Amino acid sequence: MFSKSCEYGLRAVIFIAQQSHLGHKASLTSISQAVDSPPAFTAKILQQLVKNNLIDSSKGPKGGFFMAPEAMKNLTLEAVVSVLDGDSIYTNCGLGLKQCNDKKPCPLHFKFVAIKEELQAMLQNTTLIMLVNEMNLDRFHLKR
Amino acid sequence: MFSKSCEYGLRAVIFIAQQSHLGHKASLTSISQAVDSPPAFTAKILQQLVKNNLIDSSKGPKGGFFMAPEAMKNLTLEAVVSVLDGDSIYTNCGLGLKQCNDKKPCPLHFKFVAIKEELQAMLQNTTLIMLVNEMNLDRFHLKR
DNA sequence: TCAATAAAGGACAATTTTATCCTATATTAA
DNA sequence: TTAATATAGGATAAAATTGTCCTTTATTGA
Repeated sequence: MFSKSCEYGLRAVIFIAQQSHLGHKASLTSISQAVDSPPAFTAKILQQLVKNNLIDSSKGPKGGFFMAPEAMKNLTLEAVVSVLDGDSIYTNCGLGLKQCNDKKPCPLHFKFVAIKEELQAMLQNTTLIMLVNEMNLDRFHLKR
Repeated sequence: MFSKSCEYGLRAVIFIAQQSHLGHKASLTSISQAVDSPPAFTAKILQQLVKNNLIDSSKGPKGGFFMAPEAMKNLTLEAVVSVLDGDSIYTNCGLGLKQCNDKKPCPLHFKFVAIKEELQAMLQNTTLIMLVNEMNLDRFHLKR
């Protein structure tokens, strides 16, 4: 469904949000341990998110990745997916055709559209702060 | 969403069903032209489908791939996806965790379950004969 | 029976995705 | 100001997926 990069990115962002909510910055090391992802690879992914202003970072001792409280309210999963995987999940044809749309559809086009719209809506309607609040119920995990 | 193999396989199967409905066998050449897929690669995919008895084939001149009318009524897209991609689309965690289930869920588990079940239901409820009949309205295409 | 046609399948090649390594640069605290 | 810590980013490497090539085997029709 998502690329590995996107999976790691989503897990990392959720962890960073958790930590930011507690007033902590998250170092690369702590992130890749918490979400069980390869550190160097995770670094690249986080760099992309920083460059696109989805999250913040600071260098040096006591540095790390973090999010401002406001950012957490506004940042959706959809934004993360969009940066890391583009919008191909929503727009690409389920059968892999390059030209597939309402005018010139593949046989499954309309069936897929419904499902993809639901996925997109779910990602758009889920903000990081929502997840952080739900996670306080802590039945949830991000690792393995 | 699906692997390339699965995309080609689905397109090929739909074309074979169309042709079988018209009483024709579909040669590898005709299939890969009709659905715009690499012939040798498509051959491998079709071999898998034959081996799993989703479609039939015959060798020699006038040979090719085909489906019995009954098979067409029973064969679902889900069966094709299952052979080519396994059930990972339905069962895998959206965040890539190996252990993610109702008991020990990732933060997005329940949101994803709903969407994946819908996808699975759609594939299970769509038989090849249904597609062939709809395709007679011929606004639909399988190529490019 | 022979030639042509077509699928079966093993070996291998290219491409894309995933992942690592290493150096540079910035920042903090002592 | 220096040592330690941490992100940034280029160059490579490994693994998985996608795709090709070539030989074998089966079947049909003349």
